Amino acid sequence: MEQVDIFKALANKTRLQMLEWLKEPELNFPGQKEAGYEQGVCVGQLQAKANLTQSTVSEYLSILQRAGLVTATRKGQWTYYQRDEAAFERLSKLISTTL
Amino acid sequence: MEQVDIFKALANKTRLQMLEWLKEPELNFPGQKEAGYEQGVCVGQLQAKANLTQSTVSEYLSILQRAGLVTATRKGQWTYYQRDEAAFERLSKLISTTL
DNA sequence: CAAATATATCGACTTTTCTCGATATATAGA
DNA sequence: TCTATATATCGAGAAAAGTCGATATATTTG
Repeated sequence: MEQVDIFKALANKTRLQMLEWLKEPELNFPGQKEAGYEQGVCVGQLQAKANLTQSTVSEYLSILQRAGLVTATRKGQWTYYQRDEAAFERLSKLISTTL
Repeated sequence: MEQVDIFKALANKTRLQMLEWLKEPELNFPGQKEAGYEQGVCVGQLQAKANLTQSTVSEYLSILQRAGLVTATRKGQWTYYQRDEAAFERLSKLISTTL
């Protein structure tokens, strides 16, 4: 994945919002309390908040994952997504230095 | 202009490259020596390097300008574009904090 | 194994972006 | 003022992204 693909992944309002939601899972996804938040948030919870179809949300998460901004963890029938904070730090540094 | 428009402006390989070129004008645009580099680089110089039509390069620069990443200065028949380094710093901070 | 649930993938259609050539506008100089 | 040059804008066609519904795949549970 190249730099430009990271920016393409970020060039969408809904995907930006999903990333912001994932910053505070407990706050933004109270419906997932029993499963915990260590692995991240499952697709269904994100879909409910995003107000888009399941297929679109799944596709968006896949785009964010391919860009390296989130990681996915399969746990039973659920896939949990969480931010890769190190990736954001790298991107931040890249913008203030290389770019 | 919203955050997402900044990322849209960055979501293009040629535009990213133009921004990198503009980091070192003297090095990347030796053809403009007589005009100096204080105001930035003119459209024609960027077009020659980008290998795209004049209209496309003009449009791309306009996109970068609307996103606040570059500033334009008209000087005679030329328009000089230069990076707004403060904007990149703000973006860098935004990514490491808010986003 | 069958049914139920969660997620992923596929195909199609719509909207946006890319990119060009043609043309308009602005400025400089004869 | 006429011409040349630089840049901006317009209109159009091609390519990419957005978005959906339908379907496929995985996993759990009866």
